[in-house]
Amino acid sequence: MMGMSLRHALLGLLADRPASGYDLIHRFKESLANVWPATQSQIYTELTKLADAGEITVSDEGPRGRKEYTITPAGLADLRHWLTEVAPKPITRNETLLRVFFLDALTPAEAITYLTTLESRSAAALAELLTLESAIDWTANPFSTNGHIALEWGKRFYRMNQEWAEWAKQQVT
Amino acid sequence: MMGMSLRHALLGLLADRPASGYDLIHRFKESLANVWPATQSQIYTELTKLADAGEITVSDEGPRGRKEYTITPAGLADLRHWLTEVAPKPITRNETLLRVFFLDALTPAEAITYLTTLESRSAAALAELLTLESAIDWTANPFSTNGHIALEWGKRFYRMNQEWAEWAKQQVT
DNA sequence: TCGTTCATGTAAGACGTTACATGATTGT
DNA sequence: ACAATCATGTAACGTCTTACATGAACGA
Repeated sequence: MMGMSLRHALLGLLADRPASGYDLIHRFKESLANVWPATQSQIYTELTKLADAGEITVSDEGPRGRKEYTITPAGLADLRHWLTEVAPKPITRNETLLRVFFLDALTPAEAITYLTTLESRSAAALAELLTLESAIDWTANPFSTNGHIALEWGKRFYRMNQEWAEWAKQQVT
Repeated sequence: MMGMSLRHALLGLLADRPASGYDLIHRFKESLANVWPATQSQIYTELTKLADAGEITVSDEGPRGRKEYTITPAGLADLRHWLTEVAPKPITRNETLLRVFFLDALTPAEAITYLTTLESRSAAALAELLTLESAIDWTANPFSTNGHIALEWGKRFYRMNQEWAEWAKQQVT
């Protein structure tokens, strides 16, 4: 009972509208994949737990055993509590940066290669987000404003990374 | 056998110089805490595994059961392989950003409060890094160049976050 | 002598990943 | 008929956190 972010991610999606586990898997892929990836296995398991805890209920059953879940008042209260009262854990683990500490174990040329790779990967990731941004109709649904704010973070993040990697190369030289 | 970053973090520190588990716990706190936190429990467990795998050896034993570990050629080869051949996993899970997707479940005023809190927390974190930066003698040890490059990343990261949060508030309004 | 620091280890439980397993329904 | 998609679930394994447990050595 420490992390529980997946729990609240599911509540957040169900607060928008009811959905089945199968629906939620796809909604994760579409919108949350970049900030909180989750597997099929994890989602089904967590939905069962949430139903047991009374935060969601099976509101409808369809063909092929489909179960549609709806958020309960208790679930909504939990979501709102998490959003307003619980401080988000700052990001810590960063594999990319961890390696930077050990660049001494490489030759200067190898270190430069590492940083150059980071630079171009950031550039590629940024380009991908820009493509995504222009492909989406940002006026369509209520999620879109928030989704756009999150995407803007990504753009700034990759731009920052790219510039930093370029700067870092000069430090190593 | 998927993550293994702790394994390589330990190898990286031991590549600099031999150390005991106890030493490594403190070195983690000093230098790696912000990029790859590890607990006492985890470190001792992993050192035993690394010794069993032949990547490190007990090179000395001291009072109070102290065991000093030294990296082996096999361990160094593994470290270098990890640094040059294994692509670092990009950061994904971001609790702060996850919440942004669900800001609709709050009132506009509450959403603004959330973003304002992010902004001031980023500002505080940046100030802390700037203090740290001026307190350290960056010419002292070989780790310092790399440590400084990592710290610069942190500065840019928090600055970016702060500016983004400010921008995001205007979007919500 | 007595508190602090040094020093190592184990156990329980949450969370995450990968793989396995099954089957109904729909469209061609 | 057959393939693709819809749809849900379990098992094994690895990592991470928290807590428990123990004791030697040092300094005042």
